[in-house]
Amino acid sequence: MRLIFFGTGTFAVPALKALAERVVLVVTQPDRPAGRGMKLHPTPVKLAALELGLPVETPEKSRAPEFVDRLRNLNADALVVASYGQILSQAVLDSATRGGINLHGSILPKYRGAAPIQRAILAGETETGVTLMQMDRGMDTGDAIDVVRTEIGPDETYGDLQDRLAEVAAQLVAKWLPRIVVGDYPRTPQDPVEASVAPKVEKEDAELDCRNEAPAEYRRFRAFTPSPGAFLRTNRGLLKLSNVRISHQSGNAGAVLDTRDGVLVAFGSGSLKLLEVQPEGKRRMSGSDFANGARLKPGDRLI
RNA sequence: CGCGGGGUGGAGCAGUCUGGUAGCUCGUCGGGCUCAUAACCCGGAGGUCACAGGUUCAAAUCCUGUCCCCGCAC
Repeated sequence: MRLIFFGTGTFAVPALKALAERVVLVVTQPDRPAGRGMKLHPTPVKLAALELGLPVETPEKSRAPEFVDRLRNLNADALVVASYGQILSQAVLDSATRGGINLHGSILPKYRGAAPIQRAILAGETETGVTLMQMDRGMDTGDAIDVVRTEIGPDETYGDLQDRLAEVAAQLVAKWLPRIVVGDYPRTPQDPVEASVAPKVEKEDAELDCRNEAPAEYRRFRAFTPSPGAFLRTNRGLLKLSNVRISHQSGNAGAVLDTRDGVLVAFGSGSLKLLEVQPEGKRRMSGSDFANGARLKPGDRLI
């Protein structure tokens, strides 16, 4: 079995590790300047590939003809694709005998697109899953091969859930590949009527609004933790939220209700207890440390 | 050299502009009050003010360099 692995994000890493022995080439996005100082940063998949001692290529455009030739010459049985971040052209898909096999973090056809896990949490879904599918030219529109469903915990964050789904995905693809390479596997077309799209996450999606109801904003917190990072605009500056719990106590939106074991902030209905926060320019700290330094008392306004 | 904030008892901060007594909240230790308490009162311990050099009668504070932490943008 000869596989070419296309992936970029952490969601793809467990699958890569599970298949490593069969992978003849890892394709990931080029290193990009990022972070403070704009230094070049390799993708999580590239780091994992180097650790596994696998050859890595980082084409700017995977559809470039010379790269497609290179893929063809590898005579792969299949391309395994997970959170790669580039559209694969038909020519790329056709470069392997069984084409592209994709792992997607939702129960397709729901939440097609860039951010299925985050959008499912934000929408308050209680169930999600991983779909293994045969790629076609559309965005996550190919035939489903298999689906594994799982519950979303009431307090589960995007980070938690992604880690879990990534493991599920790794097992799922490892289980099916032997049948896929010999062409013996089911293909169920998606029902386009049920389809929905999960757009890419923007930074402003992660801003909590204390005028909204606490349960909705708690979902927002979970959907965007740890990345890009939920935050509140407070009268002490931007406050990144690392750990938050929901509470039924209520009061005027934006007011501090309690500071004993975290900062309890009133929302439109209910409240959120900020257990761990990170003020702009500061290190991450407990809610009570923040209250101490910011001299917050019950009754004060935070927003 | 992308922009910016910061390093002060164990924790989070003020004090730095306008050099001259080490401050606040929390924790900790001891005592007191209370039926009781994450409550309240009293008292104590604990800091070479990141590091190095310089200016000065005098530096947390002004100047120079170094190390470390973080936010934004990407």
